[in-house]
Amino acid sequence: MAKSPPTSRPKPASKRAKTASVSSKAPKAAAPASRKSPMRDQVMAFKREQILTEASELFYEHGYQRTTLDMVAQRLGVTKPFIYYHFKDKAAILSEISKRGISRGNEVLRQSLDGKGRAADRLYEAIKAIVRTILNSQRYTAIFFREQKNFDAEILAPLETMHREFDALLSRLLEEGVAKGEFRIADIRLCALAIGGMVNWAYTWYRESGRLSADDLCDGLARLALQMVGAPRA
Amino acid sequence: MAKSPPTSRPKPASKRAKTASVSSKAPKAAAPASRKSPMRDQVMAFKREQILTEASELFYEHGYQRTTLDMVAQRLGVTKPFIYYHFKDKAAILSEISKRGISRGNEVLRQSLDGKGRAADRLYEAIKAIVRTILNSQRYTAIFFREQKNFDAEILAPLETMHREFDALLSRLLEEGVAKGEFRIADIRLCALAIGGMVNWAYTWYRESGRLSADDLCDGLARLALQMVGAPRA
DNA sequence: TGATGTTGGTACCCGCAGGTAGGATTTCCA
DNA sequence: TGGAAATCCTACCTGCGGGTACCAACATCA
Repeated sequence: MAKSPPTSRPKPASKRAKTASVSSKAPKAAAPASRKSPMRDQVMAFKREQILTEASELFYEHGYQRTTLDMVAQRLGVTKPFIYYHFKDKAAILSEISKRGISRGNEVLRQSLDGKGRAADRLYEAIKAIVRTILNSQRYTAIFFREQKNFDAEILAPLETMHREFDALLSRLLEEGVAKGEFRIADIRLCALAIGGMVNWAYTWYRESGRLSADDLCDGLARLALQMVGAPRA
Repeated sequence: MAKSPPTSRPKPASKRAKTASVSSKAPKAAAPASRKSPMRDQVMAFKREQILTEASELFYEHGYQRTTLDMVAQRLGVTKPFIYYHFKDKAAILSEISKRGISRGNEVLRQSLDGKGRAADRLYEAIKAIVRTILNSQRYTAIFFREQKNFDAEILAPLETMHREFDALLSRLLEEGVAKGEFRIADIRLCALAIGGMVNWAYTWYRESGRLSADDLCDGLARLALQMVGAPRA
């Protein structure tokens, strides 16, 4: 894998009889579940991971539609059927990538909800953590938001649910802060959207080589969020 | 135009001799400048406008790549060459649409900079106006941000410049407020990005039929911006 | 009342990228 | 150690959609 010298496979050089025939559906494509050695699975998983990594880089760089699977294959030093062996089709790759773009933030947020202590502190920590994951998985986040219109219905639905959940969770945390008298918010739902925007937007402008360190950004945005809810941090 | 009954054009039904030949470059495509009647120009402009409107609707709905020019043509009740008569190619349409998505906000912001009075008031008015334009031209805004990766270099550059300008202008206004002692901001550039995110993000969630009216949204977001800069509005 | 320029429809071309057939190797187990 | 199953490459196929050649109709002015 990956840039290995020309994998010495004796080329058949057959000229193909162009007859078509109904053939069995191969190894079901997309994770044959397997029952065999655990090693097998790990290798499989690893390869899938490699594909996703390269694909996300290319999708991020050139956009989904402009990225061809041949490009992905070339980066990996393999060919298209390799990819099709591991994924049903191009959309499945996009789906997988996008799922990662959104799911992590929710986890972080859920933990903050469960936590104890002042709502302000939890909000601060939550935002910091969320920004952190956005910066870390910037490519996945960007793809998730940019390529919305390239999802087909069945994969779009769950992703949208997760996204809505994010706003809902954030709203709940804000609500708690208001109830406890820590926050002063005119419209909670709107405030949640505003915070979400401020935070998510980072995927558009963050650069590793930027003026501020990731730590500073996390802290800075978290403080701004606190200002927005009327609970500025010392 | 537009859903007219089958435009009765006698069909030639010729079977075409498939010979190719070098022909002159037609009416230069994309606004033949014209010198004739002023009426002519207005009609031309109107048609271009119609194309842009339908295209933006479809781009917004299905994404740029998934929208075919045949779809646009069909919506207008015309055919593809009609479009190609008015635009050089598909990218030119996207370019035009995107330009509108970003340029208006800058104008508004520039006016606020020039204005007199407290920085806080001007920021409030500026944000309100910007949100207003974002809501009004939601489709254009969405396309501008989503389709970044579908611009080719020469059109991307000016658009990026305009976008950067937005942040710069906003920063300047914030800076002024800090200088006057009205705002308390830890990091001006970051704060500008945060406000920009909060505001621009509206293109992702705004719905005309939503809970809040456009007016309320403009006011609400503007107030949140003031909270962020430490100058809450009574 | 033609000649000349505009306008856009018909019918087509063609390249690219998603996807597949089928077989050549290798791997895994009995 | 033989044979089934897994893996992935070579060589295709195919359709869709951007773009074009050509011409019919209309407008305009002389």
